[in-house]
Amino acid sequence: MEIAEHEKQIFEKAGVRFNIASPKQLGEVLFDKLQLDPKAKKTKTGQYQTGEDVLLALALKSDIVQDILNFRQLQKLKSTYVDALPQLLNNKSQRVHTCFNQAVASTGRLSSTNPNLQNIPIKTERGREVRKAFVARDENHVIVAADYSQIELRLVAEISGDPAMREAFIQGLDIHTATAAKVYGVQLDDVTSDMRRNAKAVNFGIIYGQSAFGLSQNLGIPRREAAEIIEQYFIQYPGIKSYMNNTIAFAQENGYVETLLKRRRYLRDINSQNATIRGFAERNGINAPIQGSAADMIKIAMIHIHNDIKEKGLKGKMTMQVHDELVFDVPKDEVEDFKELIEFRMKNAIKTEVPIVVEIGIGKNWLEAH
DNA sequence: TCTCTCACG
DNA sequence: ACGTACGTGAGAGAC
Repeated sequence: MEIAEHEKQIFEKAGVRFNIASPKQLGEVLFDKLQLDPKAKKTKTGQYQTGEDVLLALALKSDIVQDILNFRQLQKLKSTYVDALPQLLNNKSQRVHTCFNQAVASTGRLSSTNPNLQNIPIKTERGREVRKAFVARDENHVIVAADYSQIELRLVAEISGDPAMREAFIQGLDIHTATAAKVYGVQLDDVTSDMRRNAKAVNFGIIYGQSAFGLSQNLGIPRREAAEIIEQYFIQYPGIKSYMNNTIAFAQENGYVETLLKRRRYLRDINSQNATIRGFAERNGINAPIQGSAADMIKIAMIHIHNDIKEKGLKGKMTMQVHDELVFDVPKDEVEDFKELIEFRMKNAIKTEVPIVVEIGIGKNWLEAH
């Protein structure tokens, strides 16, 4: 088996047998025995850090690193999904039935347990094989998957009112390309893939309150370059800068922030004397209205879709929610009805000035439906 | 039971 | 001088 092959390679290259799944043992092999990094960082409990980003930085020094990363990826897929999911099949239905928790996440998102169906793999080739296992109930049904496109950035544009970002969405531009053109001061047609990649990282980082340091780490660029990108970003999108300042000021005054539908997140540390602790509260404050408004929107859509299905006497079912996506199991002859009502309800859940875009796919399994 | 790591949005 | 990107859940190891 492939995992065993990587294990064998790792033992040969390390010159010692050990438990690769133990971060403690792995750290000692990499940094004490093999001395791959004399300045290796440790966790607060004194172990060496061996996370993916740390290992990737070591990849040039030893080819053991790639084996470890492959071993980790395959082990994760096997233990968390391939071995675990069949155990959770319900006897009667022969299906997995997740539990959606409505009062866990502090932003208003749902969470999912037993099993968690909100973290089914999609990013890697091997992971996508797992997603293929989620199939329609029979040959007469299909999976319908409906995704909000760039929902959090659209809500940043909506909530902040930033003219340039709103305009980009109104014109139907690719937001990362549009951002790259602005930040680098070039025409849309002259945006390179590197420029777009950097702009995409900034767009996401902004939603989380990322610093120049964080962006430089993420992109592997000098901190000064990251700082310049962020500076240009706020010059081009001044409304986003003021959203961030205004939101923090509101939180300092009121002790909470709120979403479009007035869901509150309280921030007890927003006025802390400790800059690190205060920083966490500030980033929570910037992010919560965005993430939480997206959660409000999809929840409203879910209620309307549920009512529509009932009123129209449709047989298809809404089966899953994954933060910006809804998944349905639908009889083939109801597909057109479903597509129409899903798109309408998702687009119009909350009245916005920024256009909301929904992408709908169909397939015999969840992967195909994307 | 806690820590580390990693799967997703 | 300091730490440095938000929200989750689960498996494995260590204690």
